[in-house]
Amino acid sequence: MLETLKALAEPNRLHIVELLRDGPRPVGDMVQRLHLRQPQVSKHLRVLSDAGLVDARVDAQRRIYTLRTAPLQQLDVWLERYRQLWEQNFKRLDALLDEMKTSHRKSKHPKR
Amino acid sequence: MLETLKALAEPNRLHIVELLRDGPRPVGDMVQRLHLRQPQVSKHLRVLSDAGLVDARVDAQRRIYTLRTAPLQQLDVWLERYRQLWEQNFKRLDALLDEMKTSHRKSKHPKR
DNA sequence: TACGAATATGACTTGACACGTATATTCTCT
DNA sequence: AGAGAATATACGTGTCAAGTCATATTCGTA
Repeated sequence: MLETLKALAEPNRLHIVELLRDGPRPVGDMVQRLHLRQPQVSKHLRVLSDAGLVDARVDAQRRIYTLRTAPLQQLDVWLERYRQLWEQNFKRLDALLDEMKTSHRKSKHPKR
Repeated sequence: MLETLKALAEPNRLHIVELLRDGPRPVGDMVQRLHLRQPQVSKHLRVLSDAGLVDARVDAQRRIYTLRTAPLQQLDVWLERYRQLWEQNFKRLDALLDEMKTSHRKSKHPKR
């Protein structure tokens, strides 16, 4: 979880993840798209790999990297516990709006 | 988005967020729970505040911090684009399992 | 008004990490 | 076997961020 966040909390690595969202890519491809030198891209890929966010398949001299969704699913699960919080707020807002409408119709002041 | 990730990608700050999930708390309360000195907690709260993840309400000398869900909702939206990916994989897996069952019944080999 | 509680901020130190350069490794092709 | 392509790794450097200590600030209370 924390490792996932640390891995994603770096602009270039986040960018790599976004690239891989569209499908697997070799390293050289990413070197071209990001404005980075090859060693740096390899290092970022190492970090992402250690975090379980990518997988490498060997193709001759090239390594084709693929996005692994498992850590993202984990993040999604973690967020679930917070989703309740804002849904709760939506409900409260709905209630408030409803109360305002009602009080308007009845020409009363909303209480609380 | 990136700022949110950077803010969360630090163990103590993540811990603070988890604490605030249960409701607002004054700084001193968090100092006791986390094994951190007061200045450090204040600084982490500063980072979280800059990222829009917390809000402070003044109560005499104390400041009561509250979790703001907006950045987490944003994270949720970002994840949405990846959720499709693993749901796609689930479908593929379903299809494969289905095919295996079928081929077993018909005593055939699954194709491709 | 003086004092203590609660919190924020500044100066400083240290460790981690992103980047660059150079080099090693592995594979293809001639 | 030799050359070159594609990628990974080692090492050095600068920057930034987390931690600590000391101090400032604000407020309640004796």
